[in-house]
Amino acid sequence: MKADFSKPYDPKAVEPEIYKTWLDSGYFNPDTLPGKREKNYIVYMPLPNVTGALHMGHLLNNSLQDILIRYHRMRGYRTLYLPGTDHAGIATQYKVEKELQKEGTSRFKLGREKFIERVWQWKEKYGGAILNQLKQIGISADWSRLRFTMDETYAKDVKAAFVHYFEKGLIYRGARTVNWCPRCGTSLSELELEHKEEQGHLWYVKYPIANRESGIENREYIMVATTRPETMFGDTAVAVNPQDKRYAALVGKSVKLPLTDREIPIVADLKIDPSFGTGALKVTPAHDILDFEIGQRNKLPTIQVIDERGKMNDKAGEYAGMKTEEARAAVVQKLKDLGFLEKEEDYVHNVAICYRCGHVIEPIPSMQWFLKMEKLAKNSLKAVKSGQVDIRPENFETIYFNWLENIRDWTLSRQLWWGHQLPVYFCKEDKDKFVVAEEKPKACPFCKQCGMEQSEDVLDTWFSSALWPFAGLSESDKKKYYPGNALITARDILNLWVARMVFSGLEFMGDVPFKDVLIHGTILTKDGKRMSKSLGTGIDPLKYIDQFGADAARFAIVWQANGQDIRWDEAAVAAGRKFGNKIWNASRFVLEQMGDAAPESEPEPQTDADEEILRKLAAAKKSTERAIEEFEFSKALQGLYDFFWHDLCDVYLETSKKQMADKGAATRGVLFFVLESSLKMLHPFMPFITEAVYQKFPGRRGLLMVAEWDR
RNA sequence: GGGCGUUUAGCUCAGUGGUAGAGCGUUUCAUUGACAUUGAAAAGGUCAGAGGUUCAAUCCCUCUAACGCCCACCA
Repeated sequence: MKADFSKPYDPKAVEPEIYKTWLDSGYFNPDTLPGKREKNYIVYMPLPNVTGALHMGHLLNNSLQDILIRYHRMRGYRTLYLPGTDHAGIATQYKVEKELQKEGTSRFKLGREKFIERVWQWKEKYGGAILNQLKQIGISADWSRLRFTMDETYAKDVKAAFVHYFEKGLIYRGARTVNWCPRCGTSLSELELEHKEEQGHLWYVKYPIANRESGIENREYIMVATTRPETMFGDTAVAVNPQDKRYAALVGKSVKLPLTDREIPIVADLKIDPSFGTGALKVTPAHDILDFEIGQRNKLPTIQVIDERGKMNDKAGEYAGMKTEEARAAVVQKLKDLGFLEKEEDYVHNVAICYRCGHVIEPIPSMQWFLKMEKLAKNSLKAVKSGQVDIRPENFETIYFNWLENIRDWTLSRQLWWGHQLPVYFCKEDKDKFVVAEEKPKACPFCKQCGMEQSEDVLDTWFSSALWPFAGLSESDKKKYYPGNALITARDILNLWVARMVFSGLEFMGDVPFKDVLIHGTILTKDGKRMSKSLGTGIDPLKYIDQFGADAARFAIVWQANGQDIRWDEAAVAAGRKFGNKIWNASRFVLEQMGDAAPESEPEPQTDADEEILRKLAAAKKSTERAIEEFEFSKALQGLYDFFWHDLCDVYLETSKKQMADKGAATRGVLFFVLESSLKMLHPFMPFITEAVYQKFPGRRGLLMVAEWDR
């Protein structure tokens, strides 16, 4: 490392070399750290998706984690910062599909095997790029332990987890109405939907009361309002709010479904809004998510009338084979002709569309795999309520509790190609028969002759990420490096990810995966808009690293990260660079006073100025320690900035020039001590420049990254 | 619709029951030996609005307004 003191600090020239020195030292690896270290300090990196490049959120997240790791490493802990990347199921598949689209082909033309090859190529390319970017930020993760969520060993743990849950009776298979994209041929999670306003109609349709006894309100029909009359062939009830007096007498009665011979019941359900439409809802469990839930609660049958391609099936009688839009028009006409249609209103409503292709979503029933959440959710709840896991800021606990207290069973299966295929093997002769096992059975236990066929479904990405704190570790590491200490993440995945890691850890390792969960802010643009690539508001942090250096970028993001959302202010990066320059020059001044040998003894203050700077140093150290341990990183950095720039440079350095003549030795002793201590404290925040300066200290010494915090 | 959060100097944000703070920006002055990516100093705020509690409120309570986020989404 030959940073040249005669020139201004040049991060571009110095950073790669320093990073290499760190890597070569082996100190990122907890097993090869110097000294006797008894206590662990472990951070499991939130897995970046291999979908593309890093964003400002990664810079923030990893800077904070690296501060914790570097701080604890210097304090004598056996530190592990475990890095990894996530295959990110649908997100990555979508990216690759986009790429194929540009090439004029598609995954269907390629076939599953070829397509997955393509995704692996993508993963190599972008996953690799992400890792390089993380290195440029300067994070001290143990790259020898790098994992990808589809690595073989990881996959083994994923399969084992699935089998474990199944054998425990927590996984079941069942039909459920899911959001289905007829064009993509897959179900979509709620996160994968977008909503679009559409000009539609609201039709008021009369459903005649069956077996009408005289006296019941003297009503001949109950009127429902619907935007989708074509689904009426799948109606299995009419639902009203139990508190709705208009219909109280009708609950329990039946209606005769128009255009069919079927009779369906009138049921009561709290989810019905009495003020909307007529206050009566036709319930079509097969083709509406809310209706499906009403159906579950009221034990209604499910009748599917629309198929996977978005066409009416034979349950729709004369409309079979029509597209839903055609059938809708035809059904309306028929209802009108037969006098069932009361009126038609124009109506603007939101329809769900596929976030990938924009096609309108068609809810249809499909066979999915579920994980029973009741017990597992309770474990995650208890872990936080009992204080085994601390979430901060504290108000995020409410979000966590609300989600877990209202949990539904987790739909584990996805109809995607990129991901962990379910360890479920079907009999080719009887497709209802299956085996759940980590390995494919040699022979089919049912028909005794077929070779069995693995389920084509893959697992929800979060199923594998939920196992990260231990599936990311080798068998021997599982004993050594679990559980972790702090988990730092953004609030949007508190439930999707954190809550699931907590119960997974308890389930498979018998302990929570970490003690503290720190939720940091989201990075917004200066106008308060969310930073996002798709909105074109995202900024690549490498822009700043290239221009001002990693330390300046880290400084800027940490400076602004005080807990709430951050309206990103570029000016802070320039401030970071200026501070780096200040450190550089102050260090040069101090070291120029030293000559070839550094003072070895404790500083011996002789003047008021000496006393004062040592007192302020001690105070700064104390408050830095407290702030880091309380996860108040911004406060810690600002305190150090203030101390270094003003107390040390503006005041003491100037004073030292005056007292150098007659109290040279003592002054040098104080200067050196204060500088060395300051560099240590600044190192977790601005690792490169502090290390670069430290390497210029006279005499042989090791790396600042493993220097003892207290000396 | 439900929940949460924010509103303090031109900008981005800290902060405290008792004369308001930082960074950046602005103005003035200084300057050849650590640093002009500098130093010294200054200007700039009825701490969103209204009401309440209190000897005292930017800080506690209520309401209002604007903005942001999350969840549920309306047949």
